[in-house]
Amino acid sequence: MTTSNVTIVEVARRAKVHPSTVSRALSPGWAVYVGEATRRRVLKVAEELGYRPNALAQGLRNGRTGVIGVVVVDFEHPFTAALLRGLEIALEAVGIMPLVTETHESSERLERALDHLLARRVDAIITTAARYGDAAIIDRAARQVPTVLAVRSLPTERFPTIAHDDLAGGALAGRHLLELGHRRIAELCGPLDVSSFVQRQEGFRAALSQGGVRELAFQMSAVSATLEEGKRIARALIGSADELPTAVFAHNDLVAVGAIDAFAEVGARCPRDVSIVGYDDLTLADHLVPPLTTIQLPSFHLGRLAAEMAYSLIQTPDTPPPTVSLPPTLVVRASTAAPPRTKRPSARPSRLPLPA
Amino acid sequence: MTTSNVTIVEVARRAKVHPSTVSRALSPGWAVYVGEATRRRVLKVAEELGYRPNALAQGLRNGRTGVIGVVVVDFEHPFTAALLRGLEIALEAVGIMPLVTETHESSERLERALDHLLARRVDAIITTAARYGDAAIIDRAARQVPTVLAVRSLPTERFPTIAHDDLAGGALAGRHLLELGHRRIAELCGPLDVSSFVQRQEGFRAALSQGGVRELAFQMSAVSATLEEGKRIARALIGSADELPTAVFAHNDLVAVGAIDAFAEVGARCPRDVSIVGYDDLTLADHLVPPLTTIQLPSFHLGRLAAEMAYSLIQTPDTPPPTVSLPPTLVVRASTAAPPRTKRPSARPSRLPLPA
DNA sequence: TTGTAAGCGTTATCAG
DNA sequence: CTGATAACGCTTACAA
Repeated sequence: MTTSNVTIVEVARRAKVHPSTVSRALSPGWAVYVGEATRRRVLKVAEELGYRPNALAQGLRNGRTGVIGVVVVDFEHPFTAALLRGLEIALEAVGIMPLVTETHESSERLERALDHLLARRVDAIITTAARYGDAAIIDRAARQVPTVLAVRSLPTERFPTIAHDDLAGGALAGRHLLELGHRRIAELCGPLDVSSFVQRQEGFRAALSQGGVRELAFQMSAVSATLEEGKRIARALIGSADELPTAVFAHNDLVAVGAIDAFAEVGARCPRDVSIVGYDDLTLADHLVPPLTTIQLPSFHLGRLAAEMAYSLIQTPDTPPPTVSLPPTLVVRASTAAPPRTKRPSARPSRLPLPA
Repeated sequence: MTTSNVTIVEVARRAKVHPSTVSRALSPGWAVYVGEATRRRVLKVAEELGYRPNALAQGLRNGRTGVIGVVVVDFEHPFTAALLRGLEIALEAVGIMPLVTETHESSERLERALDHLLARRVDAIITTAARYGDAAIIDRAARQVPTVLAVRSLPTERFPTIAHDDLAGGALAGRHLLELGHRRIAELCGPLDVSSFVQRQEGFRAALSQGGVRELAFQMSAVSATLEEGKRIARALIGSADELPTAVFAHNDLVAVGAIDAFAEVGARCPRDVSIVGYDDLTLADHLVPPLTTIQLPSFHLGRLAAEMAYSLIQTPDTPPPTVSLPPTLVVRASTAAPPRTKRPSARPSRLPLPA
């Protein structure tokens, strides 16, 4: 039960050598300086005793822990799992372990998370949780260890950054809707103190105005990426418009699904009356009613690259901060279609009999 | 950039006291033994210098790291996120940080994960990744630190365990199908070297036989919880049966959805021709076509309890291993219905015109 | 090729 | 109330 800690001293005693010899015998780089016979003896004893080096002591002594701190918003976020898998695979290859924490979008938690990671002397930090207000907090961490911004960037270029190209993603959504013939278009944004959403909006608007269209004025943005929140703000949109939009770009899939529900409540069916584009390409997005048109992100790849970036910064700390941006893909499914030919439904359309 | 590590010695120098005094001043329990004036001075200097205790050194010295190792199968698993959230909340309350790793169902990875965690001298381990073949590996860890089995148990009662009551879950599924009137019933199992699936099967079969029904013989089980795998084994089931079942219990939601697809391929629609029960109650399970009848699990709660169990084992290591089991809930939606009244469809039904 | 010794940053114990 | 000391487990100049 309670730790029966075999230390290097114990191994040394049993192998009748000095602890430093054990250390050398066990350390790949130095093993060559140890006599063949003693090395084998040490290895055997270590094996028998089930010796495992104490990573705390090693870290303390070496100034390197072999751990990279990773801060994510939420394990449930659509791309978190893929991103972490990419990270893991890349880090495992170089013998580094990720230490992952969540912020749930709270800056206070972010601060605590960074404190914890720094206290544990991680060799680098990768954060996907940056909001604009967090620059100072993150800067404090970056002063201590190499810190990579993944997924969410900050206005400054001080930090090494690797993100999805959300400008391009927003543009894909915008052009798709224009090409289908939509002109009354609205947007359901995520929090606008997060780079991802700012850029989705910017890219989307740019695409629309290239087509000579300006999106419906609507200020509210979704505070969380949930179905309920999507319903809530979509209802607000519906209530605020004189005339319903024929197309909506939602900044993530769950909000998109919530919006589909909200429109259904007032008798506007997707895609017949309203087209909806999501973002993230959730698992099963193709099995929803209707199958969701959405933007797919290379999150696994992003995770790998973020890990590689962090690792190379550990090796070479004083490098100008690189900025990488990964292109998304439009996945067209059945939640988007041409706008209704007939007179568009008014804000309060005649009550249609809806299926339960 | 590179760490400007302020140590306790530096703080001591600036506050003109001995390091041990700084240590006392900063440690809640011992601060009372420090003069009011010096204590304030130390705190001020520490604050100014941005001193953060080195958790490695503390861990080395104290023999406690304030870290609990958590091993999960996959961040993408339906209940992993909820479970981790529960864990986090409970651990945060007692100042402990979870260190989470994935196994992806590989025993080799499990072994490596446990090695890593032990090397980092975690105060306890919680694993949700146990397969029957892993007993020895896990036992090795349990010899070093308190180790809790969560979600997946092992045949032995040596380990403290907290799991969903999958026996009950399987029974809920079975009774539901019987009550709808089904008699030709099949099961799509998960890997049968995992307690969860063994128990789902056992509970399900027990319920059926109480109703005088024996499930269709079918050996194959899904190696992973994915839609593709669900399709694959459902196709095998369909191909192997003389007559199609009117109801299927899938051991998880993704396999259930895959099965729905596979049945659709041969013209058997869900729930008209075949009823399907899933397991896990995925996010958006209610928005699929058709909305999925499934078993819901209290994973958040399980996470909390697992954390509490681990914590109490840290405090009181030599306690008889407790076993806790949490009841699931049946969520009835539209993927289950009464069996078709008319002649059941044969293995190769007349080709129905399917919608694209 | 192996041993010696110092130190990474903390804190428990013992003196004063 | 505060200071000195030793030790947690490991690595690495340096010496032999």
